[in-house]
Amino acid sequence: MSLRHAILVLLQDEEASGYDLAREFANSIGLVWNATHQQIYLELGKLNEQNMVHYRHVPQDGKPDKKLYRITDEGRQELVRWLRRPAAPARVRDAFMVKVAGGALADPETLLGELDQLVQQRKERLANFEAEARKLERQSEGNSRFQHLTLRRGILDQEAWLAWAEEVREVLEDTLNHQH
Amino acid sequence: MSLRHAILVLLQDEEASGYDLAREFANSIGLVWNATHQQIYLELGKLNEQNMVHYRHVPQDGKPDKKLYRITDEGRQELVRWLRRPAAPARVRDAFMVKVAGGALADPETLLGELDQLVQQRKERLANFEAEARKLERQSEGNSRFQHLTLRRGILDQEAWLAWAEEVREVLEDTLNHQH
DNA sequence: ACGACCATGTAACAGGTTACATGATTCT
DNA sequence: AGAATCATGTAACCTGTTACATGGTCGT
Repeated sequence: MSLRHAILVLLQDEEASGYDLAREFANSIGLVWNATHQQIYLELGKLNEQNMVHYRHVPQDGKPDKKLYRITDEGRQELVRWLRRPAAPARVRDAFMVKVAGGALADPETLLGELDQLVQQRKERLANFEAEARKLERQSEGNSRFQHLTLRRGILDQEAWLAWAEEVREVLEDTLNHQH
Repeated sequence: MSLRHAILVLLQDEEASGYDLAREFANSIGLVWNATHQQIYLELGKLNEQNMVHYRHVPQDGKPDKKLYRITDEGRQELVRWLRRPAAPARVRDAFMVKVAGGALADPETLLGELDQLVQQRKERLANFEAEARKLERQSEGNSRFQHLTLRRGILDQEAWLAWAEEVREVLEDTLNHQH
């Protein structure tokens, strides 16, 4: 149960709304920990009850009002306690990989099509991460080195995936040629 | 809901018990899709009810009896249907990465210790994958090229992680030196 | 003696997903 | 006219985890 800790880590640097957090989970941190807005609103509610975060209500015009959350001392203490405990082992759930493993049954054209789409997505993500990393490299305050590491992880991960995708493409194209 | 499909993919090549599958999920496929024995036994039960797998009861001496499952035609059809549908986006849950992102609050010694342990684990996994890959390269039948791709993914993933870990180590050691 | 391996399962609970609900503004 | 963005939430449902339960063999 450490969605709460991921949220606390994000709130360490900035005041944010549930919506803001959902965006971050969809982008940068999403590679490492993902969550939908429903989960996030729920967890923010609990964290607030337990005094680990506080919020202020911000009315806006043209847009719906929002709640800006920030971490409390209690929240920071909880984070520190969690950081000391050994991390739960990493888990992955990658359906496309399962497909490749079962590739003999699939038809190669469809898989190639899907591969192309995923390559496209990963390349975009890679470009985003690289742009963000360059931004961070220019300004170096407190936590930025650690944020930079998160981005580096994202970059290395995309690169590894793309290299692998090329190997997959070769095998699929080969399978295709031998069918004719 | 595609634990069922991961199981069907594994059963494509071989007859296996729930226990066998659990071992595979813990090792090779685990990097890509993880599941505990409880989940697996439950899912095998459902798959059996729906005639997607069948099993034969195998008495053993010295060891408990086991059920060896194999995929049925219906199961294979279901797999093919699933392979045609676009895969659900990959999800990750890596608590250690979240820790690194919140690194400013953590004490570097503890994180370095944990990093060392994880590096150790990943190196072992890498060695395993490489050994398995070499085995597969010698024998090349039907599905082995796709199994090989799965292993390649594992290998590239470990390598990328280890490269990243070195960057993390540098930052942590640096933080440590500046504290004194 | 003690732990690891083989082998299967049930039950309670926590976590996560999908569907539903609302509504103004801005871009295409 | 339609889709996307901002912004919050509830409820039903499905999935996944943790705890419990059993018991023989083999290696150290």
